[in-house]
Amino acid sequence: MELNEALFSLFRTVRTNIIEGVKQLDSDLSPMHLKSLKVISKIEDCTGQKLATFMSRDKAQINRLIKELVNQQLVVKTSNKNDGRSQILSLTGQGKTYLDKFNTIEKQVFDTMLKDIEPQKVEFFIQLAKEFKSNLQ
Amino acid sequence: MELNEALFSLFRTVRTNIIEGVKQLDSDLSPMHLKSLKVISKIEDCTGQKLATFMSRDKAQINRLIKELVNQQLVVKTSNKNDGRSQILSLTGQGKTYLDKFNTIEKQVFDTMLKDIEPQKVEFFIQLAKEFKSNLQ
DNA sequence: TACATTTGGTTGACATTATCAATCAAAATC
DNA sequence: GATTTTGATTGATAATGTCAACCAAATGTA
Repeated sequence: MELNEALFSLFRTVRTNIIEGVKQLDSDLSPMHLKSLKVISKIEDCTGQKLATFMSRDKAQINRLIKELVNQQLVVKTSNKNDGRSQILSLTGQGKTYLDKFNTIEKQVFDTMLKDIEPQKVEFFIQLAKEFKSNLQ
Repeated sequence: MELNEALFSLFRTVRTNIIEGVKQLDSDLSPMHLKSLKVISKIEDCTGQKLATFMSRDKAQINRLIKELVNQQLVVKTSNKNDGRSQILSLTGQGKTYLDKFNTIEKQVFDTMLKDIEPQKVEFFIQLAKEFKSNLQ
């Protein structure tokens, strides 16, 4: 098997497994919505722009995701002291609840994936993936 | 960095690079169309069903891709002696031309990615990716 | 300070990718 | 021969991604 095939099919399998888990949540949230919750929680003083940059997505798309999350009261916007154009995004209690559920799902998938595989191999894989990536950009 | 991050961001980078290359083709074909050409050329006596299974995609989606490829005269259908319901897909000369271009693009991306990385490391990566995958399904 | 440029956000329009359900005919099973 | 399964097709719709235009705030510069 070649590298491209191996990479594509692994990614697809992981993705399918996560989507499968997300469906069980029964939450009206798409994978991208959940992913956004995750990134918002991770980034210090997250704004729409930061979110778009971090996720390497178009700001229009991100904007609509945020709008929906705010609609569902999973995220709130608060004014940004440092910049009058943007607003700080943060999770509500309910948002955190969903994020926890999502993290659990993701963790389960990766735990399953790493079953009986030595940690140093995983570490090696991560390092190599980083090298690959840095060669590309 | 965690495995999930490493994997997701590597995949995204690879994908973006390939899409970037595909744009240069200026071909009216989406990445999925080109990917389909590739799989059709690889699979012995490829049918719509085989294509859908191999690519792990919904048959409706695949059907529409095929229709478009046939429209653009990159793929032809010939009747299947072994099964009157389905038809064998194969590339036309023009289809092969596009496939060659696509393969070149994909190869360039992976060559760039593997620059200065020892082959046995790559082999290890592939093996590990396979192990990961087989743990999941 | 005044003006031009850049940046962050918002919206419209649209393309691409993905999913589900229904239908039909041929094949396979019983 | 009747029933079930399989392969293809279509309609409808959701999810994801892209591009261009626009506005207002911020920034850079004359």
